Amino acid sequence: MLSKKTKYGLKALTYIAKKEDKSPVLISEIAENENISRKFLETILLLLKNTGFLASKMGKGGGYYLIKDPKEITLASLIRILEGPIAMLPCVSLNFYEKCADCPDEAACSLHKLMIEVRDNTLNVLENKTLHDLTFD
Amino acid sequence: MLSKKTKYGLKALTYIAKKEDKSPVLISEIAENENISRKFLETILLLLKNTGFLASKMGKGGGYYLIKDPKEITLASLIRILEGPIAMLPCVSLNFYEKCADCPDEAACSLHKLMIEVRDNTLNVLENKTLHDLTFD
DNA sequence: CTATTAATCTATCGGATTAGTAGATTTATG
DNA sequence: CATAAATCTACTAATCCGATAGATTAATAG
Repeated sequence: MLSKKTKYGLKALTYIAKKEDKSPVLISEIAENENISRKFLETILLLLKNTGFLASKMGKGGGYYLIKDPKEITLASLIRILEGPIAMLPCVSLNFYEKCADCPDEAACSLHKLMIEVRDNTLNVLENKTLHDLTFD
Repeated sequence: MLSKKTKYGLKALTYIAKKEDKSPVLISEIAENENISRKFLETILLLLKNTGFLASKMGKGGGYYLIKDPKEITLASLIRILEGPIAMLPCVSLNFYEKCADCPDEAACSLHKLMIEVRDNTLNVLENKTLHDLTFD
């Protein structure tokens, strides 16, 4: 299951992307409209800024704004930042690979094979959907 | 990511299913062969017993054995017991549905729609693979 | 130059979950 | 009765999650 951090992050980005004008959006505005704890949302937006999805402006007229085209931001890339691995096991993760301590032979592990299949099916959706796709309903 | 509990549970069941004879398998034997903490494995096997996948026999010659045909046990059903929801959000879970507190209108939520798609892709794999499929490599 | 606005930084915090451990008890076999 | 094996009860340490409080820095308007 996705953490609230991830869910809130995706909703906040969708909220920002939905605004056609490029003027900065207030944390408070997003928090209120999406029913997210304001302070919690602060840390999430900061993360998205530090990882290159958002930029911000301080002071009056400030806020957060996108620095990429929503069509270029895959949901897979967002989930990897917000949540971490998309795969069900570390040993089948493309971006967060880790060997299973208990597994002597990965190639012979039937669980490994299964989880690769699950991963590929999930990625097939998440790599081909973008933030732009979340902006209509 | 799946918890170790889930991973160990699936590996233990696979281990038991691989044995052609129906004689009970010792916890210790599974623990040693699959590199699982013995005490932790105890609780996992007990859970699988209480949920109708395994039966056990106490005392000498005892152990755990399957009470269903491995071909009849879908991996989805096992993961639901061991891990919980398969869906990425409670609001798209078939077996563990919960309304999102922050979401006023589920039908209008674009995240909701996306996660249904991910769920269906995952289930398509997990509902169609069985414990039997894990017994070859 | 000052007041205001808004993001940023630092520091906690309670509660839940995870992955285990310890030890006593019950049940079955020979 | 001795032994083997699952079962039950009860902890624990470490980590993470979601959230909060308060001080600080940066930008703008007047």
